[in-house]
Amino acid sequence: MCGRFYLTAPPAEIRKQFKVQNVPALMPHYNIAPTQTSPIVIAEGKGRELHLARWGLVPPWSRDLSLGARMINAPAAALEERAAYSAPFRSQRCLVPANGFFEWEAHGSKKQPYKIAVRNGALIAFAGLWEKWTPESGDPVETFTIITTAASKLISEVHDRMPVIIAPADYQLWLTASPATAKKLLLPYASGLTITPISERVNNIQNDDVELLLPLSAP
DNA sequence: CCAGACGTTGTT
DNA sequence: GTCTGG
DNA sequence: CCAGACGTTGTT
DNA sequence: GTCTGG
Repeated sequence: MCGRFYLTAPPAEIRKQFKVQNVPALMPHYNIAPTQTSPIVIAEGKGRELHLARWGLVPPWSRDLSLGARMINAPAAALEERAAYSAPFRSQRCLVPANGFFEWEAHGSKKQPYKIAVRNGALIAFAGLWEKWTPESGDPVETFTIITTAASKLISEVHDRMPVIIAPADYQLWLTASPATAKKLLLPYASGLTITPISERVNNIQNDDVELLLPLSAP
């Protein structure tokens, strides 16, 4: 699955990679957890916009935000079957910028965390869905979920699910094509990913520093 | 038709 | 809003 | 995903 | 053990 990721690229790089005009101030985040805020790229007219959104999809009919904590991932195969996902899959797809994500490998009762990224550490984009939720009083909140699929061969060495990664050439298709076309992009991404064991410090979401990404030193 | 729910993952 | 269950 | 909490009632 | 919060 994908229950934790990181985004460290500076705003200028995000603007260039995703061809968005407006980029809000962004700090690097090395340990993004569900319910936290991170930028998403959505289609707006003929262009794209970067919005800050809360991780965990909260549909507009939801009574409160709490549902979001259980809607952090949407399995690709269920997008058209689940009531909560079918509407946003048709009209509110998004890209979730990231420099990588984390998975935990179960080793008996112990769990070893790994970071997964492309070989050169470049920006990637997860396939996502977004919604706007409006409280009875107060400002609307935009929320998102990350679509998951079966792990690629490499990733399956540590975990059996992974987020869907969209290649830059397919950004526009994912954002604006028909659902039938968009569905074809929901494949395990396999080119150039690396898996690196890292410290268990990543377990605690209060740790958010560059050292989380260091390879675990050999014992 | 209306009422009621609306979610994923891993683990043993 | 939209799907499932009765 | 992991960490951390895990409870009710009445009152201001 | 299971749920909530981040």
